Amino acid sequence: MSDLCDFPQLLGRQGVKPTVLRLAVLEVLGSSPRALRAQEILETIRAHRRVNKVTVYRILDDFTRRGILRRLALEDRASHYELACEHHPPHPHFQCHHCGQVQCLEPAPLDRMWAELQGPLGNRADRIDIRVEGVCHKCREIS
Amino acid sequence: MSDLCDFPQLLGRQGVKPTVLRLAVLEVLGSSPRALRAQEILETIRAHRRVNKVTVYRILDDFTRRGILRRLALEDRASHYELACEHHPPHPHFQCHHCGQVQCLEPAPLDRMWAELQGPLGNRADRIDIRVEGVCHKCREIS
DNA sequence: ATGCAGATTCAACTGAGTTGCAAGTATAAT
DNA sequence: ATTATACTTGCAACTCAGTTGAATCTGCAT
Ligand SMILES: [Mn+2]
Ligand SMILES: [Mn+2]
Ligand SMILES: [Zn+2]
Ligand SMILES: [Zn+2]
Repeated sequence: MSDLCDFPQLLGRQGVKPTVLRLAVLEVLGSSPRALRAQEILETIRAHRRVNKVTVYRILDDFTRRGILRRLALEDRASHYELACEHHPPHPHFQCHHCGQVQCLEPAPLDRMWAELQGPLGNRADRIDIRVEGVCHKCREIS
Repeated sequence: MSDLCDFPQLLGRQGVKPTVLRLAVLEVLGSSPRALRAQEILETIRAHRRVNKVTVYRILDDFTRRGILRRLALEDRASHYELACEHHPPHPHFQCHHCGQVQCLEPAPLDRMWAELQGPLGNRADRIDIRVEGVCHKCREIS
């Protein structure tokens, strides 16, 4: 969703070389309004250049471990990825179980919910993922 | 988590024959304190009888579509399953990213959160999934 | 030019789940 | 009891989304 970030600089701060493919992954995600599957990222890059899928998987994995990307576990078997920079704070997602579309929801309520969940345990919470499942407005019109 | 349900009756209400394997799946899940992977269910049943994995996957799939079970999409690639009967209302889950353990959290805050998420859309929400990721108390002690 | 580390590729593999069809089993007619 | 029918289970082969290890390539420093 909108590339406001300076990707070469972002990689520089992480001590990672801004290679063509690493930048390509970030640019594809930066210009997408929604989270993407590895497969979609691969195909988008391949419209312009030659890439091996292993390279893309390794970049996605590395970036996720570094916190540059977030990996979303949705109902599909394939993970979805999105930028995790300051312009895209963590937020809930909506997935239509009719067309499969994934939408990003507003980040607002997350902090409040975090507090409500701390529960009875000695566990340490690092991250909270909220996924709403239902039927999107487009699919509602059709049926 | 505790088998308070009459499984044969439960299946009867759904118009499904209470076969040995279908009951076995429900009993394994009914006596587990946590959500289980298909693989774990399969192995537990195999301690007592002969089963093909396809049968277990088909039963899990059928039960999930009927609303007898809930399928949880966690960080792992494998789905987890839990009973969805009246004794186990929907609730958030905690997953330790050190040992992978999945814990069920208290169901209380769900309704409140549901309201807060309705957002700017014409979407219809059918279900909300909350997953907290962190380090469980056991893994915290160790490290 | 040469050497080296990191980046990319290739082929082969894994693990979770799916598919189509054959075989088994229960129930219902005859 | 015998057959017909539907439903359930099993088997083999397949798909899909990654993962692994080793080989090559590339940019950069000496
Ligand atoms: Mn998002
Ligand atoms: Mn649970
Ligand atoms: Zn839709
Ligand atoms: Zn743990």
